[in-house]
Amino acid sequence: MARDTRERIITAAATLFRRQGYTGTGLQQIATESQARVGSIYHFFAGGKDALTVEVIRSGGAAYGAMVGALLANGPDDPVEALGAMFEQAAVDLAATDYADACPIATIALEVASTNEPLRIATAGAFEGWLEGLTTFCHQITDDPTGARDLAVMVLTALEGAFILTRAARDPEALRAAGRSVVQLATAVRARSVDANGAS
Amino acid sequence: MARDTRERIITAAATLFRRQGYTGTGLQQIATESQARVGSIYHFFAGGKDALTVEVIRSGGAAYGAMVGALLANGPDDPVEALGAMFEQAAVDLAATDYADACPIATIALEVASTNEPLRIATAGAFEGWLEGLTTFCHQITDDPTGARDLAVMVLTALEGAFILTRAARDPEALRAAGRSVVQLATAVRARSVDANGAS
DNA sequence: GTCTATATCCGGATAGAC
DNA sequence: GTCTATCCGGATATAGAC
Repeated sequence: MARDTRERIITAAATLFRRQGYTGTGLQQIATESQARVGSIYHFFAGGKDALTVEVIRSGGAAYGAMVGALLANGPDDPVEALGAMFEQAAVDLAATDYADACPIATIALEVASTNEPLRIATAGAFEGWLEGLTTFCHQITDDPTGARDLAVMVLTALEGAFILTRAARDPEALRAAGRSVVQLATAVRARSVDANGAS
Repeated sequence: MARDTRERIITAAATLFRRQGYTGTGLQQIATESQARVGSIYHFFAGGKDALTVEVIRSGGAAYGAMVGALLANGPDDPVEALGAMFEQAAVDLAATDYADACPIATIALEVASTNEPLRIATAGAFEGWLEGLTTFCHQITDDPTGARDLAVMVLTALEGAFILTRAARDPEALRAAGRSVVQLATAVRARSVDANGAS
């Protein structure tokens, strides 16, 4: 049960942070939602709310990165189409969760960027991990290392930005439009790469 | 002085919300920062914190939209280059403000999207206003109405997403990379449009 | 319009019994 | 490991003197 309680606390905190943000969520609420006591949170996370939040960012970041990686790996064979499918899946998922479950750390990242250095560093680490995974994937589209990284940055920034607009408007159209543009850009990047290497 | 106090309250609230978020900022702090009393906030905003926040979103959204519009209008004559210059300017500005002053309403938008319907609607209105302005601008790049709107969505989502990554990493590289990709995409969109209308 | 005082509640954090 | 009780500060909001 010990391990379970710790996991339940992390899961509850992750869900609440995603929907209400970091400052908007109290330890009391996390305890209630995870069927634990506030004392238990301090038992497992001696550093208090910040220590718990670092763990939420770390584990949530890893889980989300793995989920996106699996989605791209199991999607269409054509990597450009796989990117488009990912945006479509995000649009479907977000609408299905009443526009609540978008990026697990974006809200926290903006809240703490200028106010809490340890948490800011944790969010930066999660984003960098995702970028590395996406960059590897984008190497299937272009051989140019800088081009692959730039494309990966564009995929992630477009996704994060579209999450904001989609949640605000409660309309997945921004996510779909961003997906269309990413596909168009990736197509252009690939054409350029093929061109540079000589057409096949 | 009456009018001044109200303005000072809105300005202070906007600055604090941008750096600490909505739930992370208290009325006491807003009062201190604006050299007013908490009672004065309730005098001017009978609806309390939410009424003040709606006004912050409304006026801040209009001001930011006007600023971006002026930046694009006074930038390079080539509209595609103007978009690239806008991202570069954003990178410079963000670094100059210690990575604090990015989008005035993005943090609020994510915090309230699932928890406060009146504020969520206010943020959606601000984003939609910006999108309309950007779409008009993008008509200089493509005649296709859907294409112009899609490009506008991409510009805004890439900008918002890059703000998140840039603030988290305290490194403007994400904004620069997003700018490069937006320029590349806009170039491809324009080529397509020219192609459809017959090359000049 | 401005300012003080205060009501009520919730925040994070801690001590110690069990 | 779990649970209760509690400290202390800060949150939003209100009442009323000036």
